Amino acid sequence: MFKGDQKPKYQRLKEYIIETIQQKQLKFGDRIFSENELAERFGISRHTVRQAIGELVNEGWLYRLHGKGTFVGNGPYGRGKKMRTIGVITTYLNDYIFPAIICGINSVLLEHGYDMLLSCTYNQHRMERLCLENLRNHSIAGLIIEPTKSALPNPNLDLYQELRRKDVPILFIHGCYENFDGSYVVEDDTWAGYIATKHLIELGHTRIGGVFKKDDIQGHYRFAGFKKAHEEAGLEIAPSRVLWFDTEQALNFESSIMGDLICLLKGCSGIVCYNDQMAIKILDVLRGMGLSVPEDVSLVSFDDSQLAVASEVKLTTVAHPQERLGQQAAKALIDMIEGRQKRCSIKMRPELIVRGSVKKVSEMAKV
Amino acid sequence: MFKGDQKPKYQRLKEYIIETIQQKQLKFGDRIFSENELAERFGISRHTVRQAIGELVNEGWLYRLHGKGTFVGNGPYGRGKKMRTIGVITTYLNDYIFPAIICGINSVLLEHGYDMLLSCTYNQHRMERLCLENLRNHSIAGLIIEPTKSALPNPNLDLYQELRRKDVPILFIHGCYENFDGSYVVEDDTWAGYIATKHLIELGHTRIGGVFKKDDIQGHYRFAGFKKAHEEAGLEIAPSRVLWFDTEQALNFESSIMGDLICLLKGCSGIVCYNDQMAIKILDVLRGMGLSVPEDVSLVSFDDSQLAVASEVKLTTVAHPQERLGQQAAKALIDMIEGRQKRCSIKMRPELIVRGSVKKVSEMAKV
DNA sequence: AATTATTTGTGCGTATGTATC
DNA sequence: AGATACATACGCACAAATAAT
Repeated sequence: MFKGDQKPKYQRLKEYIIETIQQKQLKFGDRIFSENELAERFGISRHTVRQAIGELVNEGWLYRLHGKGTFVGNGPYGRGKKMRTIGVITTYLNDYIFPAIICGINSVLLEHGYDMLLSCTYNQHRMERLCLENLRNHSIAGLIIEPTKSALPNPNLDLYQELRRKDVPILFIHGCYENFDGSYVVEDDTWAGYIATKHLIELGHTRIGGVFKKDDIQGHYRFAGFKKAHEEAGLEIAPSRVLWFDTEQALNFESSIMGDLICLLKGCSGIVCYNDQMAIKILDVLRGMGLSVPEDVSLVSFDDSQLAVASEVKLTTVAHPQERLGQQAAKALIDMIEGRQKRCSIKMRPELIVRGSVKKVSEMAKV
Repeated sequence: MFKGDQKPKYQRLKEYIIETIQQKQLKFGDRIFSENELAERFGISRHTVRQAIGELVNEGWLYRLHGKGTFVGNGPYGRGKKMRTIGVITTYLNDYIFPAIICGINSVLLEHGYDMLLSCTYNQHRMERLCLENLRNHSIAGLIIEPTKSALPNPNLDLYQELRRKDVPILFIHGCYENFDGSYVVEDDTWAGYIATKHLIELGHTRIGGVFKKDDIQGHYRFAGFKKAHEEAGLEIAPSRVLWFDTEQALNFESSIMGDLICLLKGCSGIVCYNDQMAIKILDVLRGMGLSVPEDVSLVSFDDSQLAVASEVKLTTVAHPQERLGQQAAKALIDMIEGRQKRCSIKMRPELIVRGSVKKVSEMAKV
């Protein structure tokens, strides 16, 4: 006898069954031993076996069929009674392209009988931790997550590891962590930066400024494309023509970067701007300086959000896949959950939407 | 003996306990009878009592404290193990003010240890039904819902009734159904329409046009305010100066209402426009007609969304509480769930944000 | 078509352990 | 220390559903 055991017998049995499932000795839909068999095999009473199995059923590991047996999984087949739930975590909910992404995710999930448990991190690691901890209590079937401060090292990797141990598929969107090898669906931001910059170069611009966000990985990728386009064209990037800002500075815009920005705008004939939101603000600054777009300065931005067509000057912008990205992600995750796919690495190539904020450089200005 | 009983004894006991709780004979935190007492009282074995109580604990009705007793609620206090879930249903996810509302809801829920199960109806009754049916599988603690096509009769009232029978608090936001008496947190849209119109009247406008949405109740309320302001000032509303549009027409804008709109704009010195989104489109139309805002036409809109400051002309608009509305709703719902409040009827008064799209009528034009 | 074996579902009685007051 | 409460555990019996004989 094991009297030294602290754990109750039904607990030990539960753990044994879970291990067996995790080690794939028992797969989705397999029948496990009958209650009597387990009782005999482990030398415990049937009642005790029932307690263990009862809790596992409650936790979603097993399901019982009267007269037939006990099986691994959540229901007689897949979409049984229990609607399964997907966790979705983004940095923001109301920032301009996230609603579209979330909407894309939701539409696909609904169609396939999944529900969406949504939370957001406000781009803070502390909040990301809170969100992930909350999800522990929900037995989710999968997780779609947009990384928080993706350019920085992440302190919550332990929780990601825990989910992975539990065999919950994780899918990153709109960026991924460098030190966590996972599935992802992202925009090809380097390409986006490249075609935006190339567009300006092809129209004769040589003095091109760049405004990028430094604490999100997209900013760095878009800058990489910006750089690549310059190199291909044999152009130098003057350091004074590149401005980096972060989340906080984007909010209280005026004070902190206004000086640098005005300085930058004066020396350029074209600007590549991190996103539409920032571009709209730059439009106002230019207007204040008495410069007009695109006559005096050309402006290319990213994302093709609602804002891009809200101003008088319709912005030329690189279209973020937005809703399509959300849809792709949801489809891929469902494939992973239902075992049709093991990994997923999708880079979506964005396209340039030409509107009215860019103009060919006139011969005069060129000289 | 009740041999005719089809239901098992533990089921009957469960139902009895739930009823007792629902009838408030047992309140949050109260101790229920001990297992032995219940066994004796109902003439069943203690084991059977344990089965009933065990399931109720699992479903979140009760919690047990070793050596002390079994209590009503779902944890020693509040944030026990099981995080509770709130259902949130809106018409759209990416339309411009909903993200802010959802964000407000989310922030308060997170703070109080609730999670958010989100879905949207795309303003279709059929989808609303699907969403409500899905929620049945999730044992939600409460529901925040924005009515779908709130000006029309609703075919899904049976599902609302079902939730009410289950004692799940329901809170309507951003509108409510006329034939379902429930709690709500809404904007005072009549007031909003009133102050927007009054603003124009006070600046000397007499020929004021109105553009309203007909299939959402807000459109009708805002029109009511529009009318009230006219009546107070002793002005007539010319029928030719009021244009009604619906969801579909807002999407494929050009074809269907363009003619009427241009006609309307020609005859007015000021326009009251259903929301910022439509106002931005009207700005473009006016620009196409060679008219400028506010020099030729003044424009007041509603909601104070991101779009209101995205255009060159910053819109004078009635500020929708947006995020605050979401926060209020979440707070009220939590109060209802935790028994601190029974009903909730909040009308939030919006305020006029004066920007640059409105101008005083010049004496010349007046005459 | 009826029987039988197997498996889960419901229910009772009992015993011992352990936490709380 | 004792009373009371929940926690774990064993054994038994019968009902109901299922599948194979």
